[in-house]
Amino acid sequence: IPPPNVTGSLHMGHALQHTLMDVMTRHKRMRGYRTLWLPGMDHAGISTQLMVSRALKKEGKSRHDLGRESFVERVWKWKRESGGQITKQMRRAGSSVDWSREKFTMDEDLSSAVREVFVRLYEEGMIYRGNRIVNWCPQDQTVLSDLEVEKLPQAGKLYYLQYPIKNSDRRVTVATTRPETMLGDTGVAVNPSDERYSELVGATVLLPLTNREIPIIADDFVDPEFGTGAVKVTPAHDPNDYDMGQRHDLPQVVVIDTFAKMTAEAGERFAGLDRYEARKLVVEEFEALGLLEKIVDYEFSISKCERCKTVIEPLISTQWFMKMDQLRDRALDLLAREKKPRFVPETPYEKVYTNWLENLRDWTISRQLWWGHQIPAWYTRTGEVIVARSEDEAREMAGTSEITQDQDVLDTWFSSALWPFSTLGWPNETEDLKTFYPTSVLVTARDIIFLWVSRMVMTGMQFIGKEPFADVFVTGTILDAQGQRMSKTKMNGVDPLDVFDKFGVDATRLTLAQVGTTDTRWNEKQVESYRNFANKIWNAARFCLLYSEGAKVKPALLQTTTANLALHDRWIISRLNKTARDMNAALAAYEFHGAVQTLYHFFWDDFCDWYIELSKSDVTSDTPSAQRDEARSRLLTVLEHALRLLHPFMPYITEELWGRLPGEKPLHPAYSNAEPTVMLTAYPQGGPVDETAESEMNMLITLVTGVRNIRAEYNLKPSDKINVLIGIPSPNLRKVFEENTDQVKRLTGASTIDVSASLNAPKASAKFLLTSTDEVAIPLEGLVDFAEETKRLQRKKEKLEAEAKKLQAQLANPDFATRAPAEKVQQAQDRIREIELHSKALDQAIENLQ
RNA sequence: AGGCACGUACGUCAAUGGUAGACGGCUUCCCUUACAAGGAAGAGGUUGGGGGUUCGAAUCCCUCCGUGCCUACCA
Repeated sequence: IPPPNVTGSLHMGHALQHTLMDVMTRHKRMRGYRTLWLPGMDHAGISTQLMVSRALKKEGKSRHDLGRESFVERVWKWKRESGGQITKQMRRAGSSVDWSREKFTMDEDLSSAVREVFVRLYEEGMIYRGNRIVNWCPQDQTVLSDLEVEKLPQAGKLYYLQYPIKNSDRRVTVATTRPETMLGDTGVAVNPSDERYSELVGATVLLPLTNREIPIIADDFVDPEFGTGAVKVTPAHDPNDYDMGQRHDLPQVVVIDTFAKMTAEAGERFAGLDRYEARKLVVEEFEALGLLEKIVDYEFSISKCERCKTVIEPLISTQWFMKMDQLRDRALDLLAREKKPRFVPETPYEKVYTNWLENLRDWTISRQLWWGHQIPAWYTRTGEVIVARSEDEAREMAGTSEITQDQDVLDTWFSSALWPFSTLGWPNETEDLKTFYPTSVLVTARDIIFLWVSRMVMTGMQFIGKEPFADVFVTGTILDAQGQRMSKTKMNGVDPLDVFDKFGVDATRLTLAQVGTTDTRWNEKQVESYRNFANKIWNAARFCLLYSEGAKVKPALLQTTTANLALHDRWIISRLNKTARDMNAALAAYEFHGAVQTLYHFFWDDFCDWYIELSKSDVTSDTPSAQRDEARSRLLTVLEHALRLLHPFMPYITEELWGRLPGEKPLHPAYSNAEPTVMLTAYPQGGPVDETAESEMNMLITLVTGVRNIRAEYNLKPSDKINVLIGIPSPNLRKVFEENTDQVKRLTGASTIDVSASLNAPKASAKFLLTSTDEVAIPLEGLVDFAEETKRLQRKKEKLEAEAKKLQAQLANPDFATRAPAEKVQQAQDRIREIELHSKALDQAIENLQ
């Protein structure tokens, strides 16, 4: 499971992911696989620290009043008392995780895995401490990784500032969005090929408002097309300028501090000012000096803290970093050679993942927080750095006990990156690790492919030498009814718990399962229809149980080889087999939408609308008999199989109903000693499809539907008596209808059914065709308007002819015959012949009316 | 700024290059002995526009329009 934040509560995204994971787990479990779905939570560094800090603030205290140790203790207390709401909600959602193995990223075993990884990477030179420019959040007072920063478009200004040149009356104009940083400028850069400035390269600029003299340098980074083609360089406060400064050995003048206030270095007049106040003042000063050329409106993107939305201040700071090249290369190699992980859907995620990896930069892993894994590095009084698995080990290595631990903690994602193996006991060679690693599949939302998925792959390859999972299933996003992303700030989120309350967990799960990988607008109507489906299941089961006296579930009754079964029995067994096969195929291919549709139609259409209706004559009989018991038992048995097929999607209703069914309900052999539960029965695998039964039943359905259609078109009341005449040349087929006349009578409300080799119906009849040779007529003395009936038959004929015309055009094309597969050509020809016969029969019927 | 998706019935979504489907909604009829949260029968589409490839295109290619997402160091 992607471990949710300890501070979080269940939202639609979780509900979706958890439903899919649960369906997969329950399905595999029912097939006898040893499944592990391991739950847990993430300590969520910043967000948890903020939450507890906020609570402290209400008491008028800050974390500094408590001190580190008591603050961390306070967070643990919060975690014990009110953290992990989501685990309760997951129980409600029916998530069949193994709670006995629940993990928390700050647990001692996971923490020791974190230290182990840190030490090993440090020893290999892949983790280092360095002084570099980083993303700093002045509000949260911590460094952030590139992924924790969001770029937002911003309407701003572009300021054109003029800098005088020493020993010249020329000025050079630079464009900037942040005038206040000019106080930290240590150079002006132009493109080496820019002829406008070629003479000025090497000249000295007299930086206004300061006493500094700074050089004009040439660097390829500068785009001559943008602004004036000359750029002010502030190595201490801009990532690009930092790089340029490195290349040209420019000094770094720090003019903004960690609270985004101007430093003493900025000069007396500016020191202590907020960055925006300083900006205003700098612009005023330039204007007063006549050095402000112009200000233009300019839209650019600004970096904000993903969490608190404060504008990021790039600062030079000493932090811990992880080198990514080697890790990245192994991940790319894994994908190239073994196609792991396999993304579902492959497009676009495989490419997105690859592109991101290819452009990966070093990862800033330290955070200036108290809540998290404290960095296992210690410093001696002489400044020596010691990285060790424990303080004792560090003392020993240092040869002194006078050491202090690094105050920073690790990025939350550092421990999450180890989740697939740290939760299984690594670095110990545990049985669990051997059994369950590599895992089969990860289900996740696309926004953490970089933050989490890629990092798990990299650490997995580095420390286990094997991929953490074979497949990655990336879910779609549930949007609101307007197509907007659901978010806390927009207040447009739909709470899954409310949906559970309103429509039930099972209905919600079906709705979510069919979302699969597509982005979908939330539509409550959909849930409502699945609630109705659940109701339908309940009522169908009620019917089966109402007539269950003398009956019980008996799997042998679904064997078609031995018994001489009625058509509808052979048919439902065939449908059941087909459905089971389709379900297993759909689930193996992660086709959840198809799986849900398959279940819905099997249960509602096949089982309820036809099978139950056709069973009624036997099942509801008042007189006990072996035949009645068998019919009842077979009905119960089909229901029992259907419940098993439904179970991974609808655990609650299936468990409840399954428990009520009497009879032989064996568990899967893998769980033979367990307490009875539908969870541990065998998922039906499906058997042979009976094509004869399917096609005969289809004819019966066509007959019933056709008669009902005529009833509707002639506005016949249910109480109106009708006689149905059927003309069927084939003796075999005639037998099928003869055997089912009582059924057809019940389903159509007909008084008599007369099956014969050829139709002999009065002129005043409504007619339709079962096939081109098989006809049905309903005499309607006094009710048939001959002109109307003619039109009705004409309309049917027109429909057929339109289709035939299309096919004929296709066949008329000589290329079709030569190039299309023979099978397709044959199909088209067959269909045309069928339509011709059908059409002729209709002509005959029309003629009879005249 | 680049990159990537998406656009199918009134709505939400399906459809290995082979006659475009489902559910909801809508229309008509029915409280038929499991279920009115139900039953029966229907209507509804030139698959965003245009062009191309192909025997054949919702599907592959190009282009335009519209929508969304991701990445990025343009001061």
